[in-house]
Amino acid sequence: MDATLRQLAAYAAVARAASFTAAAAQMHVSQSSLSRAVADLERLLGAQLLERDTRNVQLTAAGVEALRIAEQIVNAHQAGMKELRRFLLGESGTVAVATLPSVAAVLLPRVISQFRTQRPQVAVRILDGLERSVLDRVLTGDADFAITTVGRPSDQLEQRPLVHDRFVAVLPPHHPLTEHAEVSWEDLAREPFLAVGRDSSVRRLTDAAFAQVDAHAEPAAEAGSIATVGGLVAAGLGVSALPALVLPLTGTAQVTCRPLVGPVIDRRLDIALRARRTVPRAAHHLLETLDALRVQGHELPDGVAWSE
Amino acid sequence: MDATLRQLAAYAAVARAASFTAAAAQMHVSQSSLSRAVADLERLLGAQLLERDTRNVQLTAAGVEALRIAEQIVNAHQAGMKELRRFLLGESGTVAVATLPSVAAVLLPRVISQFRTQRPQVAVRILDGLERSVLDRVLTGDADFAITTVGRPSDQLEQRPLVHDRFVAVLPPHHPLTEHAEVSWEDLAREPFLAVGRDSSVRRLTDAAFAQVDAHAEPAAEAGSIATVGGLVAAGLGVSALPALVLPLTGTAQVTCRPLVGPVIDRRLDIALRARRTVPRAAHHLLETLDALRVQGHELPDGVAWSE
DNA sequence: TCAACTCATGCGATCTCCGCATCAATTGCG
DNA sequence: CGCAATTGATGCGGAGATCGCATGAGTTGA
Repeated sequence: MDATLRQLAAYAAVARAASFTAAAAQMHVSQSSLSRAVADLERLLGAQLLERDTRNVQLTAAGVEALRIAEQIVNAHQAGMKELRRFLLGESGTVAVATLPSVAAVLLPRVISQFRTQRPQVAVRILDGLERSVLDRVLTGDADFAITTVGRPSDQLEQRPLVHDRFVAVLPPHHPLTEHAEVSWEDLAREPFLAVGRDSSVRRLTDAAFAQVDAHAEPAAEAGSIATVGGLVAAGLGVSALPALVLPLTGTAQVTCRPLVGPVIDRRLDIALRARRTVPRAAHHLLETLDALRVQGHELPDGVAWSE
Repeated sequence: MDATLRQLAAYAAVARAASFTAAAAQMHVSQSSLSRAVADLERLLGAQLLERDTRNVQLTAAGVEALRIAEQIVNAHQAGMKELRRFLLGESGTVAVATLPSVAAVLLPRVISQFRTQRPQVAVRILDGLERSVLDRVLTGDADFAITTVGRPSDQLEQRPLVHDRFVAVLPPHHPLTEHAEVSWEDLAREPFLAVGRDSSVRRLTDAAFAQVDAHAEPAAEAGSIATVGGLVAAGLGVSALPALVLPLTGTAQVTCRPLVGPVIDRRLDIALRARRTVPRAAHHLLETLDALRVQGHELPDGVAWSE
């Protein structure tokens, strides 16, 4: 019913070369093969495309139209295959990374800028959200992988440690505790505590830390965003504890930080992948870029360190 | 190296249906055939496109991209074949008709308007020129056929009589000859004669007619276009003889016409085709329309008659 | 626990397509 | 004027692709 790609390509080559023999040489096939292919195509279409005598080959009106269309089809095929191959090699397409807002704002930019210099044709999409939705994005396949705090181990996910992110005490500029070189969780427990929202992974960890030193965990106030917490601290309403990585998000608020010990709380940020899945090539390349930075020991903010 | 159309179509069907069995039913092939086709495609690309467990088939990231591209390629192929078939059936494309300006202006419009109501998708190109160039257009293939005066018989051309076009005397409004019901070439020879240009087919015939009655053939003046000759006659500079078909081209000039006898000169307008060539379908349809008008005896101007 | 349904695969038959050799026709050179 | 060279078409045999049938392996749901 429909013409074969081979027939169309053969016809196009013959029509362009105006010669079966020359086209056969270009295509590295026998002349007889092309002769048959074109004859078959003509029979299929029920129309003569080429006017041949033993010396010249020339196109009929139908042949001109057929050449135009055959080239169109063959080009669409070749271009499509090329595009697909580029995609499979990870040289085009999109990588979607799901991650926490802090990682998105602080850690990712330097990774992406490095990645883009190597693969400018690959777009990067950042899907930022809270811990729960981040993992959902990976499980549903919306994201190629996630960078997030580790939840409970799941056989749906494969997790690779990426960085450790230490909690620091966040204090108003002239607060008495700023006199100490280090601050303990017990010290903080004696002050009004400003917490982040209940959905945040940070909140889960601060609650756990206070529980560990048998201190009350009731916050004096809580806010959804890090920036708000920073503002509250700067205004002297109380103190807080935040992972070092998110400190840039406190923005322009004037706060003072001190190492936080007894115990030292290290939040682990992992790369989370769907288990038993091959990672798309482009995403794999982004992971490689990330790993290269880790191996090279690329500089990180105080309190943040590469894993392993 | 490249994927087969069949593989791409098979993959697209399976990916769209998210089921090998369902896709096989739609395509009226066995399930095993599709299973192999997709597996072959995946092996060729070196990437997994579908994630199958025994219950569900779902697309990988590569699969999503492959589906988009496969559909693109398959659609391009199908659309192209459809377009080509339409062309070959004469339902699209262009018909090029080479013809004399008089035919182009007077005879063709009614033919084309009839033709376009039946095949609105087919464009008509009119290549008007003098007798010589008209035939060249056909011989080079620029035009599908010509409507023109018959030159010397050539084995390159096939000619079919179309209409007979009788010469009439063209006189100033109050010229003495307008008193006669008929005018003869000898009558005209006694008046100053206004001729068309030497390249025109009309000129060849008027010269021949005067020679036939042993009259001088030296024109008082000559002009390239019919409209100019009409103007000269209207201004009383002399008389002329023109085929009935071209009279509309004298435009608004006030002239009087009389039948021209002794001898009656009938210019034959033929359809000229390249010999031993199949006419493109769309052109064939236009010829059929023309023939239908002839058979129906479609009305023509006085002095013009269908052949046969 | 088992029937039912999924996709994968071994196998044999068929079909397509390729290349080699050759033919018929025309051209161009001697 | 005639022969060598070149062109596209075609008969033929073989290699490879592809198909459907039957069946296998694995999972689901009653």
